[in-house]
This record gives sequence, C-alpha cells and structure tokens, in this order.
Amino acid sequence: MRLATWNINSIRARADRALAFLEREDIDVLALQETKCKDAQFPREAFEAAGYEIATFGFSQWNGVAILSRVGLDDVEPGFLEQPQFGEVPAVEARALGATCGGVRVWSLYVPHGRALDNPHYAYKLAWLERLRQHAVDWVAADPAAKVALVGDWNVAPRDTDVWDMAVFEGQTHVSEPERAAFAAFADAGYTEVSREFIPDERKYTYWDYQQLRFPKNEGLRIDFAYTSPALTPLVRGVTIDRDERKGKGASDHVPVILEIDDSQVSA
DNA sequence: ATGCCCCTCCTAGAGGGA
Repeated sequence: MRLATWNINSIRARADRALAFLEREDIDVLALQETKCKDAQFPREAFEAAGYEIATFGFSQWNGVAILSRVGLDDVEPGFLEQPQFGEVPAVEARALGATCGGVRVWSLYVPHGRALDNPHYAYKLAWLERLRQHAVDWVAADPAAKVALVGDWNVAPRDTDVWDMAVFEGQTHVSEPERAAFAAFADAGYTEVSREFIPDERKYTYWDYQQLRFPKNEGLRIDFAYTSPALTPLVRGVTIDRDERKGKGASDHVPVILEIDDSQVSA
C-alpha cells in the first residue's frame, strides 16, 4: 500500500495536480492538509471517477483536512476527542481527520502554526500536540497491534538542520525547545518518525516559501512527517519526498511525503 | 531552467501562512 501526505494549500486550486500525483505515484491513500474549503466545496467528482472514496473535514476557508482512499475508508472521525479549541469564541478547528484505510488507522494532521512564541496560537499548538500524544498513547495501549499512521504538516522543525538557516529562525516558532519536545514525545510513546529512518540526510526539505527563490536555492524547511505505531513501523518499506512536485507553475509550497507499506500482513 | 508570494473571500485589501 502506498500512503501519502501532502499539505496542498487549497484543493480547489490544485485538484488537477492532485489527480496527476495520485496516478503518477500510484497512491492508494492520500492524506491532505490545508484543503481551504468547506465540505460541500470539495471537488469530489474527479477523485471519485479515479476510484477514490473521500472523507473531508472543513467548514471555512481556513485549514481543512481530507483523506482519499481506494483501499477502504471506514470509521471516519472529524477531529479527536477533547481537541483543544481556538478563537475569540473558542471552537474546534478542521485540523485532524481519522479514517481506517486498508487496515491502517490514518490521521491527517494539520498542526497549528503557532505564529509567534508570545502569541496565544503558540500555547494552543503545544496543547494540541499534547492532547494528540495522549490519544496516540491510548490507542496503542488499548491495542498493541493497532496500525496507526499520524501523518501531516507538523509545523515543527525537529532539528537545526531541518531549516535552511537557523539564524533566520532563532526566536521564532517551529524551532523552539517546547515544540521540539512536544514532537519528540511521540517517539517516547513508541511511535517512529519513519521519514527520518529512510531519509536521514540533511537539506531534504518538504516546504519552500514561494518568495525569494527559496526553492531553486533549496532554502526550505522539513516539517511534514509520518509517525507510525509499533505494529506499523516494521511494515514500512520505504519513504520518499516527492521534491519534483514543487516544480513548475501552480505548485503547493509543500510537497508530498510517500510511505510504502507492506500490506501483505494487513487485512483491509 | 526548479526562477524572483500565494491562498481565501461579500473584488479589494486583509488575514493567514512558515
């Protein structure tokens, strides 16, 4: 099974790119972030015609997550239990969507950005990650055989080498110690960030700003990751970053991360 | 060329992104 995650930065602006990606990379399950549309606005028809079932979670132009699958799509959960809220009138945001696809419990995650270290969004980000981590612990405690994939835009650069110039990011979000600790806590819980296992090299980024020739100069960030539960980790045969997807007119500022999973042992 | 910001929405300037 080939499972991909991609912050697409508007599914309506890039439905054609998404369709081409699914076909080119032979993708079975695609977790999307920043779909930037309400459920009713999601361009379902083209993906259904290509053989995918679709679950969406979006209710405004902000955020939005989705899962497309051609290997089953069951037990859809928009958001996780007691997901931290944000806003003047606190509300759950469309940043997490769970579904079981081909025997794998997939969570498409768009972790809050944080904005600035002294911004309320930053405390929200840390609380959001911690609540998710508690669930991640509970899921494998309840069922050690659970095959869980926590994939998406984590908005954390775990290492100094995951940003193109630490001097630029010093004192900003994504690189602070509490964010890195919140990210690392998933590994303490027994999950493995498999992109690092297969791609340990430096300067292997998943995001490049649209401005100032960041992509041609390979000045990017590595912030899109895939944590897998203990039962799923040994089934991951490979991980790739589809860097070429950043090329050309109309690219998202993020590229897909693709997992090859041995599903010969996984019942659909 | 991988190429000099892009998405959204009460269409026009602002909010959000990282």
